[in-house]
Amino acid sequence: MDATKTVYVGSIPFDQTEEQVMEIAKSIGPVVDMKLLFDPLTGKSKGYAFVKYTDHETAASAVRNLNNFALGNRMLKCSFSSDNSISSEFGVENGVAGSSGSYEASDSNSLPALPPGMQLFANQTPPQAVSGALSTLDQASAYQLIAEAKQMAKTNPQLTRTLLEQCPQLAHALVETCLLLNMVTPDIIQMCLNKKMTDIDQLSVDHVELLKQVNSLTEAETNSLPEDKRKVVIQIRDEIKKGSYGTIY
DNA sequence: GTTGAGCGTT
Repeated sequence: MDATKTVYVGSIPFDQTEEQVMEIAKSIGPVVDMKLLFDPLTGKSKGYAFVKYTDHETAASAVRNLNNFALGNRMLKCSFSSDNSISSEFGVENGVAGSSGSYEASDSNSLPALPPGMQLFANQTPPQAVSGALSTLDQASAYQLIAEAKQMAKTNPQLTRTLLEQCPQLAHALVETCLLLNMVTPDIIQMCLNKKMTDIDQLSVDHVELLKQVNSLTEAETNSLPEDKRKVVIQIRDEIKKGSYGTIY
């Protein structure tokens, strides 16, 4: 057992099965090992479990998110497992995001260690925390953030995908930053999420007009555009052809 | 109702 990756979960209602506890544990991240303890004589749950995660940061996330989690008529208790057999080299982490360590990737095809998560305030939702963090960002930094994200997406789309999958709050932050900078509008975001729009009414009149204009550009007009803009026009036309925007005419 | 088995003894 590894005390840096393993959490103690206590105050589990006695009627919870191992499967049910596993589901809750997995809501935090991949689980390597889980043991709900039972009294060998009575067969009843002892109301506590040990959950081993793949890494320390996921375990830390469990401590933050599972402690005081309401389950049945009880509040779960979650902390790093105390392990008397191994002297703990890590103090218990009370922690807010990381100051220590470098996050440089060893090579361009693997992600560096990502910074740890942060403690949410009471009643604060993750999106609120992201918005709060972004509110401290000045406009120039915001533009730089988007530019760097775009650069990364172009030079290494696979790694970018991995990063955003592992760190959905970053994806959220990037989208929100684009909105703050007026690079996109909410209905465009909506469209990307839906991929297919069956209801054209959800597009603003301006957008419909714009799509019509793009779609009706002549070959000569299209060819006179700079390379990058021409690509976008062609892409939009393809989308219209595929019906991604519904029927605009 | 709050930190991991059991055997069997360094």
